[in-house]
Amino acid sequence: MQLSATSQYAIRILVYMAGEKDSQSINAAELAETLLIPYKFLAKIMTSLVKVGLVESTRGKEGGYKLKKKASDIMVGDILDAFHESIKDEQCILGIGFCNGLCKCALHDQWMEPKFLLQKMFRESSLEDIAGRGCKR
Amino acid sequence: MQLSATSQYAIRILVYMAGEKDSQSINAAELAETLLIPYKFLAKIMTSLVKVGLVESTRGKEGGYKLKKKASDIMVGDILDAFHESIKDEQCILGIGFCNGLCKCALHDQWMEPKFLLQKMFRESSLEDIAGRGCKR
DNA sequence: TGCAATTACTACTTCAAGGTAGAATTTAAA
DNA sequence: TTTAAATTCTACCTTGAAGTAGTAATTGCA
Repeated sequence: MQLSATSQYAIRILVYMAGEKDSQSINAAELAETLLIPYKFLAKIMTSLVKVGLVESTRGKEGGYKLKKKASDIMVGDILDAFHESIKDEQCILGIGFCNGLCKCALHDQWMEPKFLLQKMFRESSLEDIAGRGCKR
Repeated sequence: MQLSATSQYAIRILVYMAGEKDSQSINAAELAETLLIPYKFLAKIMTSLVKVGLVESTRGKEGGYKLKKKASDIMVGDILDAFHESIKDEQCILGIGFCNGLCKCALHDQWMEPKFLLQKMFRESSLEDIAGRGCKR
C-alpha cells in the first residue's frame, strides 16, 4: 500500500523545483545529487514529465528543466496521473474488476472514506501548497 | 497505490472461509475454483497463512483448511501483517526514511488523516464484519 | 496394507518495476 | 567552428512479485 518509487521521486523532484527561484532552470545532475536519486533514473523520469507537459526542458549547454506551469497550478494528482497511478473512483481495494454498487467486494463500503480522502489529498495539494514544508527532501 | 495481489487474494480467501459453515474444512482446489485464483499460487498463500497462525490445515484425504480463530477475532490488518504490508505509523508517503515530526516530507501533514483512516479500516474490520457483504468474490 | 486425496516443499519461469550504460542530439559560448 | 554541457533515445541489466511444475509427506478409508 504505497506509491511506486517513480511517483515518489517525481513528486519530490517537482516539489523541489517549485521551491527554487522562479524561471531559473535546474539540471538533472544537480537534482540527482540534491535529492539522492540515481542520476540516470531521474533523467528517465524527467523525460516523462516533459512529455506529459508538467516540465519544460532546454538541451545543450546552460540547459536544464523548469516547471511549465505555476506551482499553484500543478497538483500532486497531476503527477500521479502522469504515471497512471492516481486513484480512480472505481478502483477496488481487493482488485475485483466489477466492484460497484451492484456487486461489491467485502471491503467496498469501508474503503469509500479513506479512498475519498486520498483522492482529496492528491487533487487539492498543489506544489505551491506543499513546497517549503519539511526538509527539502 | 494499491495492495499487492498476494494480500488481495489472502483477504478474499479468508473472507470466503469466514462465510462458510463453521468447523467445516475447505480445500485448496475448491477455493481456487470458486475465487478464480491460480491454484498453485493459492496453495503457496495458504501455507503462509498457516505459518502465521491464521489458518489451520490438515493434510491427506478429507483434509483442507479451517480458520484457526473466530471470524470476529481476525482483522484485515492481521492478514496484511502476514505479508508485511500493513501501514505503519512511520510510513512516509514519499518514501523518505526519516520522515517524522522533526524533519518531515512535503506531504507529511496531508498524509496523516488518510493514513489514519486506512489504519482504522484495517484494524477494525474483522472477517465477521465484512463476510457476507457483496458478491462472495 | 495400499491407494487416493490432500497439503508442503523446492525449484523454476515470467513479467514488470527499478535502475544502468552508452551513444545521439542539441545548444551556448569560447 | 569547435567544444563542452546538457537532454534524449535505445538497449540492456537487476530485482522482486507473480505464477507454475513436480515431487515429497501426510492421512483417511476401503
